[in-house]
Amino acid sequence: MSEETRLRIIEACFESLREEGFTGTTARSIAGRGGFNSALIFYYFGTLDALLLEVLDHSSGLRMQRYSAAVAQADTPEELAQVAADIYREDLERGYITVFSELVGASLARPELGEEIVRRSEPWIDLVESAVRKALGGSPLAALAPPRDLARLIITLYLGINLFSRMDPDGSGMESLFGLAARAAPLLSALSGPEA
Amino acid sequence: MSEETRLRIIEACFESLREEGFTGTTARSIAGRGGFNSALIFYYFGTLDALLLEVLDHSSGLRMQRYSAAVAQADTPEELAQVAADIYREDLERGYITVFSELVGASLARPELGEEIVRRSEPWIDLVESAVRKALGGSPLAALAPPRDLARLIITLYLGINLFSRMDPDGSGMESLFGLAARAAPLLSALSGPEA
Amino acid sequence: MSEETRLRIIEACFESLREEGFTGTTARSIAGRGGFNSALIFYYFGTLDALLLEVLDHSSGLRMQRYSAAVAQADTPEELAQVAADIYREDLERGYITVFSELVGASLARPELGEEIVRRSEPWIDLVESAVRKALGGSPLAALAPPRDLARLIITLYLGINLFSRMDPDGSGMESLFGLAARAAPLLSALSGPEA
Amino acid sequence: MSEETRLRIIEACFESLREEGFTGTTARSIAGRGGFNSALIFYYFGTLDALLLEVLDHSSGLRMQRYSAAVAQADTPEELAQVAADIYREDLERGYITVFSELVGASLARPELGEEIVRRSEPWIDLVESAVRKALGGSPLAALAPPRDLARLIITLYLGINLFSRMDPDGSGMESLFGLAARAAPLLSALSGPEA
DNA sequence: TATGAATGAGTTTTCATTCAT
DNA sequence: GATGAATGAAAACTCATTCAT
Repeated sequence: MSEETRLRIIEACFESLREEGFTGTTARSIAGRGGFNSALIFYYFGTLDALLLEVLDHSSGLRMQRYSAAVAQADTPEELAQVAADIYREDLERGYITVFSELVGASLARPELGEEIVRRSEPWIDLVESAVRKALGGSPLAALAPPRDLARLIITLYLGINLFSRMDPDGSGMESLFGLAARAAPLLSALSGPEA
Repeated sequence: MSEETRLRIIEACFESLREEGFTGTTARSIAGRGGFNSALIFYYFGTLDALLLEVLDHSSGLRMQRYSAAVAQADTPEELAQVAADIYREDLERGYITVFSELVGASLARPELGEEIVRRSEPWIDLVESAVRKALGGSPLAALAPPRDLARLIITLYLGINLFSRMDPDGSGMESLFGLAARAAPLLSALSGPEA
Repeated sequence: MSEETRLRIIEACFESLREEGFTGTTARSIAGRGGFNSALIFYYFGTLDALLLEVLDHSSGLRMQRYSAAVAQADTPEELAQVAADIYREDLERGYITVFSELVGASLARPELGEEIVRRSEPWIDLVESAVRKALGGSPLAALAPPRDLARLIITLYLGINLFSRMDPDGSGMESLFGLAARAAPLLSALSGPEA
Repeated sequence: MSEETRLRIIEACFESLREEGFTGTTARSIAGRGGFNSALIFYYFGTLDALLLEVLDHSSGLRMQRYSAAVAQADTPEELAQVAADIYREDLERGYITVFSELVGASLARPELGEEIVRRSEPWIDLVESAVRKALGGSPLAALAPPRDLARLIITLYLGINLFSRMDPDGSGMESLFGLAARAAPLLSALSGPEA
């Protein structure tokens, strides 16, 4: 099994998920995109579901690294908001959000897949929670909105954004969302008190 | 064409979308649920896609009425937050959210469907915008966060919630989100000044 | 579901089993033989395995009737041997033996199928046993060779004949087997004593 | 071409035939069992069919030696019956019967294979015929039942036993067949006259 | 000598859709 | 108005076989 081919298949599948959605992602669509025989998918991954999970792991791994580093470097709420907006935008553009939420969306149709996807989503909630905790610092907001809950809110938004973006083809709506976040951050900062 | 039969088909399709998702919603699954022959679907609606849009129109119409009335009656941000939470919960329970976002999610795979769905979503953004406008009143927040943008944010959350709920099978995460909203409302209220 | 089409499919499957064996019996081979679309098989029977069992039931039913009547009418061992030879020959010619033993043979490859086939074979052992009992009457042979065991011997032969016949394309070997049986019967008759 | 590897492949194929039947015997199943790459099969034997014939030749050769020697040593019908029963049991246990009749059974589906199998079966009929001739000696039975015919009968039984054993999972039926043979032998012996 | 990679043709099965009645 | 029968196209997956190394 050449690692190169593995990657080629994973990438072709990613592209198919991004551009044709879960329902449109068939062995044939993947193979067509990657320029290989569709039997190759089964030779490498056994099942389409298995490939789908590998795609998730692959992109999750890449993004998790990026996120963790960025979160570690950002210190003030403003910086965090900026970092979040940057990565959101990048993820949306490259299709990570689409692919992730296509897979989450697929869990209704394929319960076995769903279970695995849930398991793979846990670390993301953890990561966001720690970022939130950092952003809130000693702010009184932390009492009002427990970081774990805010983390859920943010993940929900992240998932919603993909769907929303389809209802907003020119992206202008999206930009206004980021603008909103940018303007909200200093407010948080102020609430967190002088030393934050 | 009996209107009664039309409705029977629409309702069977709604149930199928809710319980089996977009991928699991086939002519056969719909017919099975409704206890009629699957050819009936094509006799009444021509294509499956057309039926899906009718389902959307039907439930959209019902919910729009409910929302509009509720929004009209609520005056303070607290009341609006309460109303929003109530309807969210009701929609989630009855599956309106699921069905709506299954259809939005499917639009990637079926572009023709997608276009129609976008068109049908516009009035929702309008409705939410007017609710937001009402909630913010003369509050300084309105300057910070234009109501149209907040409306988009809320729609995004609405869409995200369906996906999120699949990653949160016992619903505990959902409840914490509503709690968060309930605690945030009075804050808004306060910010809006004494007269709001 | 038209009964006529059901039969057409069953018969096409029977022919395919007879002429191409279990391994050669695919949805396509059946449909080709019957002149219908292969999806029709699944429309009527759901699975190929289910069709296979229907084929077995169908031909088993037909043959069981024929056998039972013939056994009931035959009284002496000579007559029974004659009846057995006649039916054997007919079964072999029409392919009943082939189809039955193809299906029995398939049970290694498809255990679930195998179980059902075993269940459907029981009545045959019973029928043969009762014929043997009748043939032996009070003969001392009955003590030497319990009827149930002889029944098994005969079923084994029945199953073996199909395989053997493939190693004996011109059928001359088969005829010699029947001749042997014909000559053995009077011997049995004599052993059974004057009154049998 | 190392003879050792040839044997390894042949044995892996034999095992696969025995345990998974003809249909379950694929290049992959053979390679998996033998712990080698499936391309090796084609490197050594060209086609899967060719390997199957080699398997037949190999096990036929081994068994033929064993049978010939055993038949040569046995003198009375009782001894021959004992020898036959012993070898039957051994063959059944080790799977020779299964493999042989799986291959014979497959000949319907693959005519080219079938022809070769027939050719390879001839010597078996000869061997059994000579054993029968020896057992009958000058007995009057020999006139009634020509040894060549009895040989065919016995081969038919041998082939049938494999199928029958699938309908008799606990093997109790098989044992009763052997018991029957054991009790029949002395009878033959008696019929053959005092000097046999 | 041996193998990992790759594939075309084939398998069972599902599905939206049509059509005669 | 309603349906049972039928089908072509496509789904996931398997398999014998080839080929470069």
